[in-house]
Amino acid sequence: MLSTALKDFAEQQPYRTISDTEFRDIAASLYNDFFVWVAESVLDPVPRLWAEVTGPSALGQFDQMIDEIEALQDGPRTKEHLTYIEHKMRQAQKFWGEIVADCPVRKQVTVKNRRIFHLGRPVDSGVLTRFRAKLADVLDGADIEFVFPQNPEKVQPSRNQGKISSLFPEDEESETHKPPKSMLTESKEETVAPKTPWSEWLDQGEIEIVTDLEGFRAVVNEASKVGICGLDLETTGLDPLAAKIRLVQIGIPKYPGSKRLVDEAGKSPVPGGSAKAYVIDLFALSADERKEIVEILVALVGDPNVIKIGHNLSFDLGFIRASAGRRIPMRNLFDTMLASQLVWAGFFKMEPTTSKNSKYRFKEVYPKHRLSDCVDRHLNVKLDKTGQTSDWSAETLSHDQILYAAKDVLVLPILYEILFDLIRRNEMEEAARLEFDCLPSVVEMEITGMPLNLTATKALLDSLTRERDELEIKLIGMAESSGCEFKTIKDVRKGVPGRFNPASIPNVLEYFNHVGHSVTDTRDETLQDLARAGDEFARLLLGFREKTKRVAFLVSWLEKTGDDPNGYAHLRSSYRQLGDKGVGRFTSSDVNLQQIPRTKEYRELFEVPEGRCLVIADYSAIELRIMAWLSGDPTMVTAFQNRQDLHRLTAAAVGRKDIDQVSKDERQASKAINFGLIYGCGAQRLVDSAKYDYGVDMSLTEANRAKKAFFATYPKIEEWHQKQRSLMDSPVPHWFHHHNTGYYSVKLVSVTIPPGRKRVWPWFKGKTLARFTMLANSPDQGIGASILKRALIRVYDRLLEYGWDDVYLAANVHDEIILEGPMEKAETMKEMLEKEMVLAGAEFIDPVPVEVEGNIGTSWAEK
DNA sequence: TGGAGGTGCAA
DNA sequence: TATTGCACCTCCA
Repeated sequence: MLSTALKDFAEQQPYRTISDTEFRDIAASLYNDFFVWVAESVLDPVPRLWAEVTGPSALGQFDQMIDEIEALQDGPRTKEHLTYIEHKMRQAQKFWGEIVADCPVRKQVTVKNRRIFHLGRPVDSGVLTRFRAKLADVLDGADIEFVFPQNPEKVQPSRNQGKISSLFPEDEESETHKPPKSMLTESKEETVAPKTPWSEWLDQGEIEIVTDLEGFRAVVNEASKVGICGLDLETTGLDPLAAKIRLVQIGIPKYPGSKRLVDEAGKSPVPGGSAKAYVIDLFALSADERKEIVEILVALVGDPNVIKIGHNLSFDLGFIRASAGRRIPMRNLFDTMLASQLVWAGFFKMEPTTSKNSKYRFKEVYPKHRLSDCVDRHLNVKLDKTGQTSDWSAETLSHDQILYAAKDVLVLPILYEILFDLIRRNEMEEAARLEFDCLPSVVEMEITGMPLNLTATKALLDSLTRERDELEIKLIGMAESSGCEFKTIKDVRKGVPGRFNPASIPNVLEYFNHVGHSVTDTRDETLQDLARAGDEFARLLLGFREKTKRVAFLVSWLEKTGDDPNGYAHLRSSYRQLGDKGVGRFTSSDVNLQQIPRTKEYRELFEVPEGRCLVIADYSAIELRIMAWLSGDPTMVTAFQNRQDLHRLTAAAVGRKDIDQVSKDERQASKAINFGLIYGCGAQRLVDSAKYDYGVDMSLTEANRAKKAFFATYPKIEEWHQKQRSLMDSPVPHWFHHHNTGYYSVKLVSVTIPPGRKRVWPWFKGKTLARFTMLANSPDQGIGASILKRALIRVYDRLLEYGWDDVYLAANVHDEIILEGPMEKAETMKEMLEKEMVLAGAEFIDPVPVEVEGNIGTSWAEK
């Protein structure tokens, strides 16, 4: 099991001394294999629980062995030490083998809500009772049942003795279904997906091609009668403003008497249930008919009595809205992608990397949420992905294309049931509602984008490029005339071979070391220190870095918008409502509107043409207000209610002086303290942040004192921190689903973020991967996200209600919402935006007041 | 060509 | 033990 690297090495040259590199290579390989083994086998909780009952000391001994092995990495760089490490690893594996062998559980079966454990030998009843209690603790909500062997003597140890079905069944599945390597390389196609209950169910699903308007109306009528349908589009491209809708697919479930398609355990189809897919090809219709189809879809999307299930609905809704050419109501949506992201709640696995650096040996791997991933995970059905990328603008579509399109929509009602069950079991209904209701705003922001002055952007790009080039020449000159011989210059840049490259970190480090600065990194703060000490190269390099970065920004913006004769365009972005970590903040990408440099130079490029305006509103100190609400600290709550400046208040408390006596520096330092507390940071980090983010020098002693004073002033915050810290010791059940096991719950460290979003952390090497800082920060950031989402929903509703078709939701940046509209409406827009944002905040953190600052301007710089 | 590593932008 | 996330650049297999 362990790597053969060491053996090979020993046989080759037993007496050769080992270089550091060789040592690291061999050790890395050993450790990699070892920790993969740890991750795979030690994670299984059942033998652990058994050991806890029958011999906790053995378990402690084992954990200690693992710790020791980890520590051995820092030992001497000798062959003997490597041999010793490997010996220790074998010992630990053997030891674990004994623990596993001692555990009587031979098989685990899940039937509905029952977990049946097949035992390989008789077990003392007292021990069994305690074991049951342990299991019950972990497998919350399951009935635990033990099955004893008929003839204990004859019971053969199972082939996988000791390898009990994992709590995370998808791991096993992916192992068993992984084809041998040769299959992957030799036969690229023709790997026939295995027949499974759900794939057969799908194959029996009916598909009807609809060819006229009346037929399509009938389909939508049927959907309204049933009250639920799957909705999917195939389009000729990804951009709703440039591409066209080709196919519309609607999937309608046919329920058996039980009103369910999936059985209660979540494992198999209920007999008698089925679904029918209707497909209509818009290219086979006249322009007028297509318009009519779009209007029928608009009515369907806006019908509050019909649930529309879709995967990544913002895509389909974007096309429907763009085709309709106006803002439309969208009600009763269920997005299976968002649902999947919600129920996985930030869960991840640790997987080994190829990295030799011990710090990066494992990386976090998050579940994917494409339709094919979800269907594979929950239904054991392999969806062909070629359908998605096939040519949807061809004159006639192939039979297969239609079939794939239909399957996508047949699968939706099943996924809906399973994911909805998970949402219910995890009590996340409100959170799901919030996400689904937010879809219309997301669609609008993606279609609208931020106005950009192209002429000004090009001008700035020109001057920045010039400045960057000048700096680059100066830096190359300085480096090459320094007499330093660069060993790290390898590649060719801009067609000039072998020049010093100021963007290359190794090059820069070589230069600095040559001129006598012993630096090991080239981070901003390091360069600033050098620059302050009078190093011209460092000063210029800082400028070069900044210009390079910003040139890249501007280039990407101009590429994205293309040219426009008016000199203005809209820079559009993609939004994700939910990130991997389960906190709930929006992310923006392609281009990222949430990372525009906060300087006038760049923000004023986002300018509106004559007659239009931007209304920009942001929440003031929202995360601190949320912290006040979370902790209920009376001093802080009162301060906000009295509209006091919290940074000054903190500064006064820390400096033991009157609030009027607080100096500017002290207020800056307090900002570092107040923000630091939101993240639960330590004193050293406080010192660094005060220096680099707020330009204030603070000693470590001062930082410690400040922390103490802070918690003395706001005692409830310290209490709340303790409460969050204690979550580490009280894991709670979280429900998952997999086609193998159906629904199953795992006890995990978890936080709940109003209105019910969850974030959970997996176990690794017997410990939770949750950290105090994350437990302290997630609810704060998460509530901020919830407030913003509620605000977006409210604003969209008002825009619809008022019929303001010339006002658009343009963007959001975590605590900021931007509207674009006609200048005449500026004041009303601002009033509406501020009001809705305040009301959204109050929904979550009343009685802590929420303040919103709105600004009217012609560019983003005016705020 | 893609992952890893480093860096920096925003909230 | 300061959080979240995206993007660009270089280096290397």
